[in-house]
Amino acid sequence: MIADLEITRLREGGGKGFEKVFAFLRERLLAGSLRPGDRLIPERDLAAQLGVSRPILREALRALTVLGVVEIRDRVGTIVRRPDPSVLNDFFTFAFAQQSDVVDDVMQARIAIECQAVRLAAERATVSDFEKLQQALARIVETIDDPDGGSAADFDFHRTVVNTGKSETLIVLHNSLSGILMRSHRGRRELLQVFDSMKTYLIEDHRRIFDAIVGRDPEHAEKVLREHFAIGDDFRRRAAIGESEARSAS
Amino acid sequence: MIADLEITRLREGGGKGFEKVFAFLRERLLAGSLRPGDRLIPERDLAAQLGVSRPILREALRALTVLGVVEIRDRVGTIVRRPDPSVLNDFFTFAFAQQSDVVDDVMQARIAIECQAVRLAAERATVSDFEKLQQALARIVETIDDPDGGSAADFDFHRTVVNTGKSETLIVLHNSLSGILMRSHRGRRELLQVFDSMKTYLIEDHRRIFDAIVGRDPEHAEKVLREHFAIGDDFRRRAAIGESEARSAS
DNA sequence: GTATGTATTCTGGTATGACCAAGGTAAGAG
DNA sequence: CTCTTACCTTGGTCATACCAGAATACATAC
Repeated sequence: MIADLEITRLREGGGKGFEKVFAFLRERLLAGSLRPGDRLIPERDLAAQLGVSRPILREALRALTVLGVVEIRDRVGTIVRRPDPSVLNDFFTFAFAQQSDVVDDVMQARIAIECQAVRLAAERATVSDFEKLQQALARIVETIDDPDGGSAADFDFHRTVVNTGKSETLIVLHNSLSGILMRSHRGRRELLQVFDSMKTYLIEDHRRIFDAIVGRDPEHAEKVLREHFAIGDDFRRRAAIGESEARSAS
Repeated sequence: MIADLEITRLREGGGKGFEKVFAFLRERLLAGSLRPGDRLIPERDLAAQLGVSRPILREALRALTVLGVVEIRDRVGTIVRRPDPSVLNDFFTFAFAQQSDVVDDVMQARIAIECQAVRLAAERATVSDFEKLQQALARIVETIDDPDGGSAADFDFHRTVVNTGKSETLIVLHNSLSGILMRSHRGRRELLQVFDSMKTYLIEDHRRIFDAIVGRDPEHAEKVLREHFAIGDDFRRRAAIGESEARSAS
């Protein structure tokens, strides 16, 4: 599986050092002459063929690594991978790290993704999916009094719904966005204690989403999910108000 | 503006070499102790403080560069940048270079983004936005007989709609996804000639979307947009059938 | 002939030290 | 005080060397 890169004169005009190497590999990757599963020739040889030193080559390989295009396996070699969506996670994390006020904005994207996914889920779900969803639903009920586990179960249910939609792109995006939301707003569920009515809302809403999917009703599924988000937002709003009132009263 | 990284003992447990450095910088970036505009200390010093060699440090720096987090300026220094969404474009390009059959799947994500954005657009649009939308709509009408310009105008209208939603996240995602769709499926509009009825469909649909936004009706806006996508999909399907029939007849 | 254990080779991971070119800056000339 | 210039800084790159573990070949034992 050694991919011998048939270096064809490697035009000198293409930038210096790193840029040259990176552009070369990038082109090979995009053109398809390097395919997932291929193993590159050893760093030393490749560096020699490309006319650069090993550190420079490694910079380029490392750059491709963070893009998820290749994988450098210690004492094995560099192999081409199918781009791993998890790098999106990295990027989004960086991109939205600075401004924490964008959480609400990211939430808009999550709503977008889930609402589309739930439609697809209602159309594409298999019996196996139904079971998974039911299990996820059961976990929500079980952990309703456990803030930590409850949050996980909630997240898991939504993730299962998106998976049921069977759209790779939606799944990838949802994972990335969820990561951001969990990191920057972890414990948003902790205000569960405040409103006891929230418990029934949580259970009932998710059950209605499940029912809509089982009922093969995309339209209704999205409607319920959207309401679910809206109500959750409302709860958070009221909690925030209550919190600030509590603070000002103390 | 020099960011002196007050290395605090840098716990040794965090992986070896590159991983350690990358994790360290990542943490600083995410925590906010390194902010956009800051300039890192020179590579030599930083490498020394981190206890790694310069090549290794440069690997980490280069990795952050491809993520758009920092910028290495020749003979000036390494400065922290606000992550550039264009990195997403790069990634998606890699990710979907191999399998071109994922276009339909990416389309699902685009629909998701736009349907959410059009809701927000209906709520948040300003008079200025109305004008921009109207101009975009006018361009669609003007270029209805021009395949090239028409495609651009179509895309531009949708982009304007998403912008009107004023969600940074949705805008970024939409841009990236649009890039993929344009690259891998450019000229999907070329089948315009086939169905003359498509012209009226194009104009009328976009006008209805515009009206719904102006009418501040998120629900209806999404409904119309969704139908717009569905009909477009149907057109493409029929065109594909007609094309294959034409081929088999020849 | 097969299986097992060992030695050699290959490969990535890292460190050192050095050289170059050009941006920045401060000392020196006017 | 202004302007020029030499120096120092800083990224960009290279060459070499050593390490540790995976991969492989080989020799030995059964």
